[in-house]
Amino acid sequence: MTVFADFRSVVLDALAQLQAEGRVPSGLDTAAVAMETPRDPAHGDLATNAALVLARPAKLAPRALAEALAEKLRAHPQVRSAEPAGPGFLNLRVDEAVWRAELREAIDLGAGWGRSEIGAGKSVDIEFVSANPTGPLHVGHMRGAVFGDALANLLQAAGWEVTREYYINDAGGQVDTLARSAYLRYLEAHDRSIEIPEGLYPGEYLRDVGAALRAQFGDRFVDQPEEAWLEPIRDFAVARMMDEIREDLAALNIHMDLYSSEKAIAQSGAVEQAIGRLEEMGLIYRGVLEPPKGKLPEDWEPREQTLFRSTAYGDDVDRPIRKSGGSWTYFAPDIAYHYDKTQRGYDLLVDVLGADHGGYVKRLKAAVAALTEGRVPLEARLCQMVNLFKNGQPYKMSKRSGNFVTLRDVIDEVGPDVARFVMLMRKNDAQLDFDFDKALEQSRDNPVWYVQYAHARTASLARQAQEAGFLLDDAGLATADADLLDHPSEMALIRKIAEFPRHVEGGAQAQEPHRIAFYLYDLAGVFHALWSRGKEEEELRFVQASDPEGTRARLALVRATQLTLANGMRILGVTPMDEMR
RNA sequence: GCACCCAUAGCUCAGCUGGAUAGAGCGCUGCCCUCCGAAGGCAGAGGCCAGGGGUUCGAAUCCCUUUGGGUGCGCCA
Repeated sequence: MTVFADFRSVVLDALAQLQAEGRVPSGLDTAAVAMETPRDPAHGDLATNAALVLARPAKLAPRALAEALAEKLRAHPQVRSAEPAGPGFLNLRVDEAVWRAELREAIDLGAGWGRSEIGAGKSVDIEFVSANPTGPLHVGHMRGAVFGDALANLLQAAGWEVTREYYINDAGGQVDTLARSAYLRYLEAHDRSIEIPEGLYPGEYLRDVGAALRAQFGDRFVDQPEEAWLEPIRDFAVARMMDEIREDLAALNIHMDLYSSEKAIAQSGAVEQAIGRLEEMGLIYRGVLEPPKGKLPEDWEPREQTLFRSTAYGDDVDRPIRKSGGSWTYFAPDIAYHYDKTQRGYDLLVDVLGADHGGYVKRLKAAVAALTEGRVPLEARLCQMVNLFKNGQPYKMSKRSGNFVTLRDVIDEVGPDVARFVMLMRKNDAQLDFDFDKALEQSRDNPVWYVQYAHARTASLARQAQEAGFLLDDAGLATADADLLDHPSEMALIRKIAEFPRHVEGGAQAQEPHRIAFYLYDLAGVFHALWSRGKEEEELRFVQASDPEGTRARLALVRATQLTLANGMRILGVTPMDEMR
């Protein structure tokens, strides 16, 4: 329970009293009643819109309802003042002890501080990265990887049961292309001179694969027809690429719970089964699509094909599921794969996709809606492009060129923590500029650094206090007399800490991990401000030998700050540091 | 032509799912270290929330529309 939730229910109790007295009609929907922090602290600690949202259904004037509520609220022992304001807001000032109690709460809960149960144990499957196993991960993948993992952490912190899943596209034409490209490198490893034709992957990273192929197969496939080597080489190369991808993810501290294989799904007959179901529903038919308006592809001609009637579920056009040769398009196994996910009993499916797959979302949702009759919600979270900058110059990437900036390049340069934090300082649906120079800068302009620095300062204070002879176990700190913390700067920090659980809930509900990053930046700012004040105002210095009781209280505040920073960073997947180096 | 995303201070971006006088950092202006907590802190200036309509007690936020950018658009995955 947060302070906000507590006082929201206090307001609802007051409402119930008014209803019992017949002053307010009963049966009002209170879902829209919110308790929030007023933007202007002069307005109080808490503000509710209760009177504004209830006035109309209650057929009362907002101000009058607010006044009636205020009258009841004033009787509450922890409410110091309750004043209607503006169009019908109700501003509350509560006993400062209410806020200070949150410090003890934080220290008692430790790593569990900030956790919420709004997820109520519901299960969610988050599919992310799912890059083709044809090469190392690049920066675009990195954003999806970081976002997906942080979202998973966030939902976990909010009480969801989370599965992290990676879908391996190990069945389509691209892995054949990979095999052919790897075969050339295999020949190269046998000292043949090779030329990489247009359409194959030129990347240097395949040299290692060629050497490994030689070590594995000797010269068995040299001068052999494609039928002889395509499959074994493909399987080998895909496995190699997936190992590399797993390593890339591990370097970012990401560990999937589940890797699902397109090939395995295709071989299990699940595709026929899923499409068969759609067929029974009358959603599969032979037909000719309208050409797109505007500029036509040069070789456009009307063509009859096998289509899924996705327009019946909100898509813009029906989608082909078979190629003219009779084999499935990419979409068909993907339908089967998503059908499989819906049958595993999750309460929610989330797909984290790159913006270039935006056009794919409607048909996926259509397929899932059709197959489950709308029972399993699928949400797509799109991550927009990442633009890299270095020395003020844009840094371009393009996967097939064989000359692209890999995830590993970035991590080698800035480390996983910085990379993750920067990726999470922007909401997922806005484009992101990643500036190497700024990421490594040591100033307030670099949020990563600023937040880490705040955490390091809390650790440094702990060390200092210990040297001065203070005991720092959490059990002891939790009993410190928090009432000694009465300076406005201290109260500001306490209030900021108390907000943390609220941001976890809000962020989880909106599926927006970046909110945690911004909250931490804010929290760090309030903490740094207090620290600096200690320079001018002696009584604000955390460790004061002449004031052991006050020092204990301040150390409790520092500890709560540290826990909040650390727990928040853990949601983002960033390691809290005890020292800056 | 259509779909999805974006547009907020000079710059980079938040804005708690519709609330009060729209916030932060950088940059700019002015303060704060002869010694202990200045890789920082305090204060100030800076806005027609891209334009126009609508919804309502109330809009940066929701709907329509125009403009400008990004991503896609029948057998690539």
